[in-house]
Amino acid sequence: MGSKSKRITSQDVANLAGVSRTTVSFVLNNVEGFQISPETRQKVLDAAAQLGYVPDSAAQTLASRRARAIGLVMTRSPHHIASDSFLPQIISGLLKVTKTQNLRLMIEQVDAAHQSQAYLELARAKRIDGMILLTPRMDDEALVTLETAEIPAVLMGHLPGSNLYSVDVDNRAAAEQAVRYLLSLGHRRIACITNAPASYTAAPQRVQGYLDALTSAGIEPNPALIRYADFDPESGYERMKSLLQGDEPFTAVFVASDNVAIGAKSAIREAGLRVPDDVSMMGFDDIPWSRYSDPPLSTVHLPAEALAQQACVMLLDLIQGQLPPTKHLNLETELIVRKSCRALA
Amino acid sequence: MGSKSKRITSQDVANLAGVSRTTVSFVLNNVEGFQISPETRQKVLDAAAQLGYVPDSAAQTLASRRARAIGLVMTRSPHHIASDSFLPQIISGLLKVTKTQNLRLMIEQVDAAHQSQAYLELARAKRIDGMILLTPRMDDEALVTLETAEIPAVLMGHLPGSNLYSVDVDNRAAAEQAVRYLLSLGHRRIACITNAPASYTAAPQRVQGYLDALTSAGIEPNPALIRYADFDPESGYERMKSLLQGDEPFTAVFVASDNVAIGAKSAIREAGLRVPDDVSMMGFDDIPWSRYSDPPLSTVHLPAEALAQQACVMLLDLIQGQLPPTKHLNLETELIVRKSCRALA
DNA sequence: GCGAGTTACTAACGCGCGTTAATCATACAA
DNA sequence: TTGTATGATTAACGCGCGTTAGTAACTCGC
Repeated sequence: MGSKSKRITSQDVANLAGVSRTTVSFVLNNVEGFQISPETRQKVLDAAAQLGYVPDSAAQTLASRRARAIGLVMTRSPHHIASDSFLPQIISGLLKVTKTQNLRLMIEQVDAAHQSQAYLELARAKRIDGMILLTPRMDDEALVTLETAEIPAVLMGHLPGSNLYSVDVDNRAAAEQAVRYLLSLGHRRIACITNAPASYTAAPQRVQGYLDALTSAGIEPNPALIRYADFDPESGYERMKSLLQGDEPFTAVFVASDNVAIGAKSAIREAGLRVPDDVSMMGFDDIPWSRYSDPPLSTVHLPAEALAQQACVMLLDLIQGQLPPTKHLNLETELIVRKSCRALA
Repeated sequence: MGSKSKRITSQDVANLAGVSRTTVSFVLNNVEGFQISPETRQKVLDAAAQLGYVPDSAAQTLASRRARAIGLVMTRSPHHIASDSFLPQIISGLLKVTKTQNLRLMIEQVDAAHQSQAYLELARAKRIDGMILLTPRMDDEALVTLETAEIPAVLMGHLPGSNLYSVDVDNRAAAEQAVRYLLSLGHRRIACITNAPASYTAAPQRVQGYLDALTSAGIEPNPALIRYADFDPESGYERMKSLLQGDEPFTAVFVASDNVAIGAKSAIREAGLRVPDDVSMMGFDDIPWSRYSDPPLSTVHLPAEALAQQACVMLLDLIQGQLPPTKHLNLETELIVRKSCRALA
């Protein structure tokens, strides 16, 4: 029984229903402005159901100039993607939105080296209608490419001087709030480990918040207490070891990424010290692990899933040719006090 | 200067190069069996580069019947996706392979309720050439649909009685090894918390390994010491509380998922007990967090990224019409001894 | 009985590309 | 010259669909 399994096209549906292909298209797409009698409509729907007709998306895209898909593009290396503790939340947020709009989600990883080229190809290949850029670190060329390429795009994160739509939190203010909390507990010598290298904009922003908090408390920031980590726990472990081996004493540390904090805490333990007894620790991000760590990590809640959803909503606006209400949307963060910081006597 | 920005088609390239569209196609696709003079070839390449030509993927797909994309389909709810600690590794693994093959990766989430329908639509819409199914829990109908739908598919995980290609680890043997390790330390009363509900095949398999280890050590398994968790730390926290409140004493626990173990450990701590002093804990999966937890968690290493890569390689074979060397590929696990288990006096 | 309007539908083109079958030019042997 | 092999290129069709411009039939007012 060599079922030849011919592809079922809208022509087949038309034949079975005894109408034209055009009518089938009108009915299945609910095209307004054309009158179809209820009986005809039903005949078409029945025929389509009976044949199990599913439109060919390539043909649809080609004819309509719409891919009905968006892309999540990441400039990070596969290694960093593997240890990105936010990715699941972001994907979950995007899926929630795309699902309701019957859109598809594509994941793209582009090498930082040829991102400019890559953005152009993504735009021109027309496989996606728009894209969401994750924690980008872009050179000027790539930025210009992206802005002139006529493809809707929304940034998750912020890029100074960029004209692109974006969704983010106020990293500086949130970091300042976190460090102020440490100050309020009486800490004066506060170290800082960033979430990422300085070229990723969120890192310097969070450092700025740290500096601002210190300065406005009348404390001279000490550069020897600052380290730049690289996303993963491993780097947190290294930077904390470096801090502990340094000459500058500190009673608290602000780690601008919970994921990095995981490693940092491990280094503290390894040095025979304890959190919060010997070192108070303040995180940032509030990844799912934080509330279950020992001790539960005080941190700043980053609404990752909501950010993704908002970015997606903005992108859909852009795709449909509407201007989103705001160009740079900032969501609220929240200080989460758990048990990793103690008050100084 | 209202740059109209007409789409650049292969016709434009042909015109500029002074050849036909066919020749352009032959050159750009490196079609063999047709002779193109080196000068013509160069002219075409130059013209394409000068215009910044990028083929329209929808048109390519329509004409060639190949989408040059694969799908990662997950049957889990968005909520579970958000807390899936493996997703980044899996995506990273898939991206590594798709990147080298110039394929795209789509993420699909299908509701368990209408998965059968969903698989069919994915297959028929032809937006992807094949799919990778993540930790599926399928009813028979969906399985049949999938096997008869003529779309290449590879399972990550195992489904008893399924004819689909799959990639997995030997969950039973790995769990048995983990529990044997606890037994070797002198533990006799060993509790078990699963990674997932029983309907996800890996869960009962790991429980079976746990039971086998006990039985072959001459210990009668105690059903009152077994709990079924639900992927996330929260569920681990609940199940451990339930165990601690039960009447059955235990000196060790085998938690068949590090992610669940995060929550379980938190419950132990909350009860005023300590790992490993009061309760030894053995995990499963070896997520990035495990080696940095306090104490570092002994566990079974699951090669998630390698699994994804292998699944992808098998899928590519299937798409190209070649039969992969084995139908059910099993990768090796490894017992990772850290510091969460202590020997009983 | 006749144009004007309305309702219900369809013919036919184009989206941009891959690919087959055919064409044209050239060379070379008989 | 004629025929044949072969090297280089192209005309033309089809993939499956969205969509515009158009047609046919059927009212309705006068």
